[in-house]
Amino acid sequence: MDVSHILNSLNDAQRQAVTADPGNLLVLAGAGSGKTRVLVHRIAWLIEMTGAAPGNLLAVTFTNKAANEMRSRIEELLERPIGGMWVGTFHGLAHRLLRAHWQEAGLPEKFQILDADDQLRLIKRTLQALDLDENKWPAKQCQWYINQQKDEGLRADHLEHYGQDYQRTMIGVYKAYEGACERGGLVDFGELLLRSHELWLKQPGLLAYYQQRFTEILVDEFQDTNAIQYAWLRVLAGTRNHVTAVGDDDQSIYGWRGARIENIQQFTRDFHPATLIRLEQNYRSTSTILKAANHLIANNSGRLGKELWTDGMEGEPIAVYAAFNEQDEARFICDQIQQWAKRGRRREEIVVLYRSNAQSRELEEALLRTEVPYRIYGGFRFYERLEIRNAVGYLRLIASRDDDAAFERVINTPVRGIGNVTLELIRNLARSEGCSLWQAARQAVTRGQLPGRAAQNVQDFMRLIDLLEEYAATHELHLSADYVIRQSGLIQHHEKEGGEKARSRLENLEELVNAAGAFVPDATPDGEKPTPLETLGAFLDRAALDAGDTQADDYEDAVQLMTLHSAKGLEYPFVIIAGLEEGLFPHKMSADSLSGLEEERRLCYVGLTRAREKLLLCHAESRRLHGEEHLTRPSRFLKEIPAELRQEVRMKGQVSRSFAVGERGAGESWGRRDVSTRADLAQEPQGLSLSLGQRVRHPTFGEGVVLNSEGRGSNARVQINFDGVGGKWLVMAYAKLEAI
DNA sequence: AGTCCCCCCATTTTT
DNA sequence: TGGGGGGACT
Repeated sequence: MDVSHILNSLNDAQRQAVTADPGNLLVLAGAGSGKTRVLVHRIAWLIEMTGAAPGNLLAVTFTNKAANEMRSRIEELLERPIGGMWVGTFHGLAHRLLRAHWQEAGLPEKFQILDADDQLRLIKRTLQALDLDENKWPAKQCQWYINQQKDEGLRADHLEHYGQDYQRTMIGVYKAYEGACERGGLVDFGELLLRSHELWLKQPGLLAYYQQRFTEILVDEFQDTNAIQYAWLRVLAGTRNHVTAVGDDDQSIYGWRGARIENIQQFTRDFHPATLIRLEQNYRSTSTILKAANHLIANNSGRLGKELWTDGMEGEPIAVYAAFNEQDEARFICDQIQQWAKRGRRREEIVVLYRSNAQSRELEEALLRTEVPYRIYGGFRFYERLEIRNAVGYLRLIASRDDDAAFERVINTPVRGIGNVTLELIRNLARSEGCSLWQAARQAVTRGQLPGRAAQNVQDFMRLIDLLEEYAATHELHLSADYVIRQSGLIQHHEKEGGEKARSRLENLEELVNAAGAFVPDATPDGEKPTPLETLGAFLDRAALDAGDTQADDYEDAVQLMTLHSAKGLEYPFVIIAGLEEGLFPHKMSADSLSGLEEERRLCYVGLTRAREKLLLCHAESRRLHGEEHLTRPSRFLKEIPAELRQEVRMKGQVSRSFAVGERGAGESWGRRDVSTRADLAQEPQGLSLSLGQRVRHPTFGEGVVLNSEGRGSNARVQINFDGVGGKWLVMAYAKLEAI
């Protein structure tokens, strides 16, 4: 067979990895070395050359995005669909198993997935039921504890408290929470993995079936696997199946959420015998950037070892800017962005990375002031938004009346006169009867345990849900979604709220209808077309397992802002890293352990290796944190980059009328930033005084009316509702406003 | 039921 | 410094 299309375009190391004989294989893939490509081509090779059927292959990733991308790239390469192959996230695959074998797994047929928010609410209720003081035992902490145990594969029964109060309580909460999940048929994220692992251990026949089926298992981002995922893989692989693990120990940045770097470090021992192949040729960055990254990461211990190289260009030195404070840093970054754009490059090519989300505000304000378009990644994802969660709550209640989390969420949203007193009565009834809130509510109504008014309201609510279900059972999903957001009153609720926020909420609700319209459920095993209610169930599962990428819209050429963590896997021509200071990056919370520090260093390595052409590293000499000024020292990571690769920079066009200040060595050629430039920032705005309701003109946004204002002096901001553009907050000092 | 105020907290995030 | 949550008040 002609496989040149699979092998052409690969370098030697990549080809070796792709064509390695079936067996355990560890591909240590450096940043920008063509990792996904190797994985995709390896799969194509296995199918075309070793006689493996797509159905014998299982590919696992961590995010839905990666899974989708992998599937489509394989199909593109093979030029045919690979329906029989399982490609998905750990959680997605585990979920698939549990849906298929719910009985063997000891679950109700219609078990529901509990997302993080639902989980927290359930834990809160559990704490109340146990009569524990939430101040002493914060729900968040309990959630953290429970998830951590599940990630380690441990159930409450496996845990010992050794007489320790903390342990004893946590185990108690864990146990009670397990009970609540059991009663409600609820499965949280950790439970998906844990239970499907247990399923295999308890059902040897089932395990044998899957072991026979999946002879080739491929895992992406192996350095991110946690204990239960690793155990799951080992059980499935057994002694005969082959595991191809792709990853990079130097990019392991999720230790804090249970990922075990040891898993990749010990792969060749645990999956013995195994071949190890390193991909070290980098196709992304300049050699200067790679040298810097190599030097930095060399400070870590216990690495599998790897050195990136390129036959590309040397590129520019790495720019380092010592800012006066965080405002100066932000301003300098804006300036650099504008200069990049002035040279005819796109702002989209730039990313600004920071260690913690809080840093984004200062940057945002500066970008707003200088009118540089930007987009912030992270923050709320689609299915986490309040209005979406409410709408989904109705859908969930339609699908399953016993879904208490959904019941609690929507019974009085929008308000329908069912207050806390009524709800508490229903909760108590549910607790004492051991039934769901829905059932308790029905009982309360029929037995007349509620005052007339409340009884009527509850009854109306229940009738509404029944009505919605009737509709949903006979209509396509997107029609039902539309029906639900209208009949439930959610649309009206936000409409009368008014304002910019409400408008975006309404848009999101419309977007949910679109998402429902675009949703295509997996084919049922028997190949029949799913009923509308089955489709709804599948849609809800996806809503829980997939955050839903909200990106997409907004085509403006904008700079990207995100944390270093969320930058993993991405690349940009120009990367700016802000806040390289001791205590911030490396973060002080990670500074007291070697493993923590090394993970911070890997995070920095990830940041550096995102850059293709140009890298700018910033630190401020003083930074305001929690309202207090702190003098800071440059991050050790800066010093770990060889001096000959770095170049200190300052504001363009600025004469170095430097004033000498301690610390800085006299031999250094760059001067301190000019005082007068700094003073410019504080300049008072020109005296345009606006009154509320006044009409104004803006060079970009056109005409609008002043709605609101806040602050004074150089900080004064006004909110203006621009005709056709909508509400915007502008800084008076910078927005070139004109009264009409 | 909604609003206000005070207190507490403050890394990183996917499923 | 600022945001969120909880409690108290209207």
